[in-house]
Amino acid sequence: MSKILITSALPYINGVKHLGNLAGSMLPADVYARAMRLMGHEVLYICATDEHGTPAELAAQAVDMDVAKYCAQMHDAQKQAGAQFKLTFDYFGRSSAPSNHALTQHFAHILEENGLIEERVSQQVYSKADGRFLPDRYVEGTCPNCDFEKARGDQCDNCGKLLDPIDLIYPYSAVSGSKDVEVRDTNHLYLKQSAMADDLRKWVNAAQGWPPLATSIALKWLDEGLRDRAITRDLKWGIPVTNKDGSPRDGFDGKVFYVWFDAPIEYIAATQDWASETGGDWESWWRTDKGADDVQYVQFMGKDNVAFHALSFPTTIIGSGEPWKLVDQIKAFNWVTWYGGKFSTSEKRGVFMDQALDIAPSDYWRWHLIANAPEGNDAAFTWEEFQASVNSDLANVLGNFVNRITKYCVGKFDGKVPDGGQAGEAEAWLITELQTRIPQLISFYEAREFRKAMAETRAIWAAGNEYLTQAAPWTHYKTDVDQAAIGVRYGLNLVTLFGILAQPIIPDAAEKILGAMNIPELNRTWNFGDADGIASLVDALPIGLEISAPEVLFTKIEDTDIAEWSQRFGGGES
RNA sequence: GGUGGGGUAGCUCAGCUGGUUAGAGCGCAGGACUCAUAAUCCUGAGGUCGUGAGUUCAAGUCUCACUCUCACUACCA
Repeated sequence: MSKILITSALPYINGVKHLGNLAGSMLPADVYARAMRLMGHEVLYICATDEHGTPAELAAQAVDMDVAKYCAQMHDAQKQAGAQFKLTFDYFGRSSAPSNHALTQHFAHILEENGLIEERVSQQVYSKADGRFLPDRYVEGTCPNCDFEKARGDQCDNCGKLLDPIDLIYPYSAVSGSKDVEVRDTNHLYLKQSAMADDLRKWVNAAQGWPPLATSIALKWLDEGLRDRAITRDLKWGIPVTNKDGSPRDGFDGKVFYVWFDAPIEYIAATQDWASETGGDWESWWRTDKGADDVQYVQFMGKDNVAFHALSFPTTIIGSGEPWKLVDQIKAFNWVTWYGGKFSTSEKRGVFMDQALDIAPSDYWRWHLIANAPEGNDAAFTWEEFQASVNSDLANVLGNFVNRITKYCVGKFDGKVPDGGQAGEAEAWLITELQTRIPQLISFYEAREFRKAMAETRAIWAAGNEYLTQAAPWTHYKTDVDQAAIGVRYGLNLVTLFGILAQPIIPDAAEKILGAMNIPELNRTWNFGDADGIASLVDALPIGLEISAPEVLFTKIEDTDIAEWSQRFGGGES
């Protein structure tokens, strides 16, 4: 047994997340956390909302709300959406929490003492009408390259050229439309990532168990030459910049820390909050001098977050010179794409977590999204694929298997696990199948290879159907009830095994299956043991145990549903 | 523009350090079975692995060029 710390990239506060966010960090992290718990590891799964920054302020402003209230409301909405998707966070915190304020200040002070933070002056566009500095992409104007009139300050959407907002012709504020904008000097704190580049490169090169995506992005940034990064912004909403005694820092009035500085620190702060709520020991997860040296720390995130987790946050951690736990494995995902493009909150493209649950249960989404996780590539979401996953994998292969054998047992064997029968070829085949597939399944989970783990899970379910075809208890029943009994008994044991294996992925269905089979909690873990242990799984249920046939586990998705959803969500348009 | 991915059966994707007839699921065709959610099981058809050249006894796998596509490009997060 080992200690496994799991964090999922913090979902940003400005709205309920879409399925791409779910599929690319929170869901796989949850599946992994659940599987590791079942294997007997001590798991702590931490997540939180990322609440600071310009988009939060503007989103609150758009609905005429105080930003703190807006964030509190959205935090609750996201927490609820997570709970409805059965995400088993041990703690779901907030980056605006007092603990994170304190810890962020701590890191800033110690990094400055260590010479890794310095003040520099840069130029930024200020909008008088809005009374605020504008991040580059909130300045629009005419592109100096192609004359496109709505070019963003960071990049022109028309010609694709990278821009500096200062170069825009006729610049205006994208927030208010005001043309009363000017360039002003502004001082900021910079994190000297460049000073850490050699250490980071050594660390990245030595990293084990990262997908190529994570390593290649990290090395790309290092190869291009790691630049120092501003870690403060001209904003009101955020963690203010203070001196060590808590007094305001000179010249940093109206400035706060950049979200990407404080958000990863929230992983630690949320653990502190978890500890104070539960009586847990946060230091044993984060301080290598207090027991965290044997923690395995895995971070889940989309590819856009890799640079921050593989370079910036480690700069904070290593640069502090304090014994903080550094991430061991970064599991990075590509995007789920939506009919050729990205899911987009602003353009309302795609399906959002709350809407998804209006049209299908969480199990359906969990299975489809994890079985088609964007691991190696961007993964295309289509309604047809979703329908096929649910109908074929869940309803036909798993659901129907559970249904056919439990109903048969109820009908012919009084709903009790029957005794009798001789194990033969079919049983031997089944055992061999499980002896090769279950260890493979475990190793896919341990390696966080989710698509492969799901394919293996499906193959195990299919093996159940194949076994029943070979054993054909309904044929034997006519001449030899005992021989029918063994097929039914093994089938029921398989139902139980399938339920146990399904727990991390489709927890609701797993619960229904294991409940119908009357399996106590204690017997639902993943302690399969060696080959003999696996062989014993097929005949583990006590003879005479009463079982019931669960209600239909998965309702099929009809073509008419697909047509309706495509219409409603705009998918399937060409 | 620069950098990094990717382009493999109708669809969604596997193919590790180059090595016999390129794989899976879905879909499709045929057959079997009848316990079951018209479910399941078996068999089969389908690919000159983006294009062109090169290295090699041997290339989906390595090199170069080209092409298409996605992402990143540091003040969106």
